[in-house]
Amino acid sequence: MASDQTRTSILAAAERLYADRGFGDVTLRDIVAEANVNLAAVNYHFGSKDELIAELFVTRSIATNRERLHELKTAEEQGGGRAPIDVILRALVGPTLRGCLGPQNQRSTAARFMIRASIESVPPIRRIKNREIDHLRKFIGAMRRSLPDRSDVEIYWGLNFALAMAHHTIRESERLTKLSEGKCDLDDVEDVVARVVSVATMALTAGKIEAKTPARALARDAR
Amino acid sequence: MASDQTRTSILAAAERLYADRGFGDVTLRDIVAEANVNLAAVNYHFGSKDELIAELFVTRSIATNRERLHELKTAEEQGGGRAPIDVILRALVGPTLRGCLGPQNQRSTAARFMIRASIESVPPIRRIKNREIDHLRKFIGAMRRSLPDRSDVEIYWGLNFALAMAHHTIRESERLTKLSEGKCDLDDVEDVVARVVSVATMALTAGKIEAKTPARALARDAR
DNA sequence: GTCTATAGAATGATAGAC
DNA sequence: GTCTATCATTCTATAGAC
Repeated sequence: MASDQTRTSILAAAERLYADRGFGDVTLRDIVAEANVNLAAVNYHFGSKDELIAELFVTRSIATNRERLHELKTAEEQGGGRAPIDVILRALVGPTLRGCLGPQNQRSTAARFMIRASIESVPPIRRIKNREIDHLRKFIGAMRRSLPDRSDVEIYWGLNFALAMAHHTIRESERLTKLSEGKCDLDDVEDVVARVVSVATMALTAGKIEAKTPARALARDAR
Repeated sequence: MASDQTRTSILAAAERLYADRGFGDVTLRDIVAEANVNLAAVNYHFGSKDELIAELFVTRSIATNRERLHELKTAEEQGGGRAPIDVILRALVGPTLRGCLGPQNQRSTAARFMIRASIESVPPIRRIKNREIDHLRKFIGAMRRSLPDRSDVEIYWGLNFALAMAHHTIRESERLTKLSEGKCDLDDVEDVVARVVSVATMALTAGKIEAKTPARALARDAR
């Protein structure tokens, strides 16, 4: 179909332009010029500029969320319905980090688009992210099963901090590279994943360990 | 001067409208209507819409950064040039969190504007944030003095994660409240500060303790 | 059903009178 | 320093060709 061709051209051109220049700088006219289609085609196929952006973002989000849930499910099955907390956290932040970081020149258009989306956060994208809560609840459930002694509040804060570290590192990767004069290697994705998972795991378990071994913990803290 | 009156009215009206409705939804015409001034006055006093936003953001940023540095300086003076790491981290994230969180109905226009700025991150604001590196280097210096045994890489990652947790919690405070069904109390600002500082401190010191007491750490990890 | 051409409404910016 | 009038650009919507 010619329809599908036009639609696909628009999506590809839009993703490329948004990835390179950001949402604020790219007009519909830029997109249709790049895609060699008519201006009205965008409205015909997507309804509006915002819905075009939403479609791009939803497509990529679904892929990432599917990966996350697959990793989570696999881990829980292997553990008989209960996965280690660090494996759960890895399933939560790994796909996103792997999708967005890595050597600059190897980054796909999709990856650069998702980085842009996490930096600029325009209204249509914010609306979609707000519907992500049900997805996160699945991780909350797994974390509860993994750490039955932890209170819900601690679980929620742990998840919040894990996502915080992952997303902020993506958002501010350029600034961290500049600040550290390249000493923080953001191309080494697995190292970044390990750091985020390690800190989030500590946040979720540290108090518990100390509570279980108060004397040793006190002794350790004293020196 | 009538000039100053007009200028001030525009700033106040713009901050209020942006805080309430976001950068994308507020036009210059909305602002001049709210401020009871002429449309051309914005351009005359600020040059462009972006420069108006920049002026608003810079004013608030400078105030926060001043607070941060004051807390940092005080802490280092009290410690004879070397402050405890948790006090340094508190100086880093405390002012921002205190400025943006707290009971919704008590939040000042300035606070709501800064939350909006951290959520939407429009181009003029991003440009200003990119110049914040020198400010952060002062904290890097203090952290190095506080933890002379830690490598630079660890220090940079620790600062990155501390900022990540603070900013993400502000950005996504609504989502965290909804996800946790109110169990995470974001109105209790000092509790939030304590949580962020605690996790960041662990991230910066945990490995060190284990390295110093490998046998005990291994034993603890095994059970 | 698919696409083009074109009109309409809204916005940021500016020139020039006062 | 202030204001009116106006411009260029943008997104959106629709009438009608294929």
